[in-house]
Amino acid sequence: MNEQLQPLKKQTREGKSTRSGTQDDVVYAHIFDAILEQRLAPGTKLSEEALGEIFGVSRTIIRRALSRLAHEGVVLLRPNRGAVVASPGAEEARHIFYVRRMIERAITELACKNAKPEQIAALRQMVIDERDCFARGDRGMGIRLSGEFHLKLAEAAGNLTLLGFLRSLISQTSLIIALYESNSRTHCSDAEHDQVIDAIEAGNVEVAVDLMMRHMDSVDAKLNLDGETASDDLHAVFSHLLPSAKKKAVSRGSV
Amino acid sequence: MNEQLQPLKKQTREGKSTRSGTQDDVVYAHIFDAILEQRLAPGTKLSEEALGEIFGVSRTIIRRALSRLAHEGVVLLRPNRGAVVASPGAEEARHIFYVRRMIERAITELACKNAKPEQIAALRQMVIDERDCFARGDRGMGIRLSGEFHLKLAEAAGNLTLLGFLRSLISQTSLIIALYESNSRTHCSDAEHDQVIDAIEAGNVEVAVDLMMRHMDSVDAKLNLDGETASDDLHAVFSHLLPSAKKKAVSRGSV
DNA sequence: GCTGATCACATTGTGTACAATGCAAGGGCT
DNA sequence: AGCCCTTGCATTGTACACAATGTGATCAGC
Repeated sequence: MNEQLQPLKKQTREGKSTRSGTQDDVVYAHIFDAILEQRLAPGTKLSEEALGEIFGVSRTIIRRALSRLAHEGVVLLRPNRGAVVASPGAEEARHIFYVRRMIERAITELACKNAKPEQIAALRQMVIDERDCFARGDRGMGIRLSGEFHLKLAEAAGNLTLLGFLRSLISQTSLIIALYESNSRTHCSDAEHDQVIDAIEAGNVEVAVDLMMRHMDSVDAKLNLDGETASDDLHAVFSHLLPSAKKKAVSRGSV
Repeated sequence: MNEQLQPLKKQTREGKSTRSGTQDDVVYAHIFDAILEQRLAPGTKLSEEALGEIFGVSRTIIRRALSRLAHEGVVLLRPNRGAVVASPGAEEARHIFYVRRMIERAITELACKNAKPEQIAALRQMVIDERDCFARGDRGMGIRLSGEFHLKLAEAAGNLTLLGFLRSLISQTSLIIALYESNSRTHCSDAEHDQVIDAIEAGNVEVAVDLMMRHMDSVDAKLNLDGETASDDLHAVFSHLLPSAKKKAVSRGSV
């Protein structure tokens, strides 16, 4: 119960995506990454006090971090009842994918026009890192890097509004994958990422967009949103009482 | 200096868009509306203490409201230096319009498929209200209702993710209009709104999208983003010292 | 007379105490 | 025995007090 990390004054976080450095951002990034890496399951209760102890900061900081996460849609903030990791339903998941597909198309188009050589290089490096992660078996980190690849691409596109939207969509996508993935194959096959970069570097908009759309297809082909809405409901129902105990859920199910 | 409203316990706001009712939301909505109605100019400093006095709540509440607004892009939160109403540059404005156009297209398409009769009726009512406002000369309210029309349409489209994004885009659009409008003609001509509804009701996707795109055209045709980047800079510069006094700006101009 | 540093003020950032709300268990009633 | 109400606990919501930071003014030095 008393496992408090060192108060993490202003350390710049070990190997993670280092942000500006205020406590606020550090906590936010840690929770965010945990969700992206699927170390925090959808439905998990996020107690302010518990998190405060873990990170060695007061509830004020935690609260702000949770607020930000809630705004991005990865955390659900129920009034007077605390925060939980969001667990989007199948319907919502479809909506998110629909929008993401649209945003990614736009980003790909813009990236073809605006991406600078050094940004292309950075993207290639990310694909390599990503491949390494999956090769090492570090699935969580791989998923996160995969997401960051798309974010980097959005950066190269040069539209900050799109970037902000995509950030929100990617984190939610990660949740959806955690909830609905049917087979445990690799998620963003790095080969597809590589192909997209090739097309962008060549400035071939048509091909780049087509590849990106195929990439999106292959992502949601791994999910079983369609048809089996049952598993969806099950998940949603159980996720609410997951943190405390599962015993009652079973007994109630039999009544 | 001591002009404190009644502590507004849990009143549901007179004629405004009534939200759930927590103090938090009330403050947020008030500031939000003020920005949408252009009663708060871009660049205006938003002091936590001042706002706290005005609304009769502590800085905690104000801070949360500002945080939300910042996340939506209508408020800029400078660390240790307080919050100001955002004043997007011409480049950023173009980005926002680009994305908005894309989102509105998607919403129009979806609305054609999913809008229910009662939602169409609600939309028609909104156009009427909007027309009344402009007829009465209540420009601020008109602008806000015009925005809410688009939000209602997004609601009819039935995709919550799109709705959330559009909310952010609309409030930023309002800021852009405040900054860059060249002539003071009516903003969203209600006739255009009406035509869009007609097409949607008829389920004619092609026409509806086309009309919506024209509508977008006519909105940003009223702005002078292109070419005169000078006025942009001017606005941005002066807006920082607008709230307190304009005298210094003038005297400095003569030096 | 102008540029530079130092100091005081104002504003924001953070932590903590208290109040309000929701949830769960226990006892009384029907 | 089952149901409802009451009571106690845990958690969040709000306000306030203190600490840290940025800003502007005053004054010394060039």
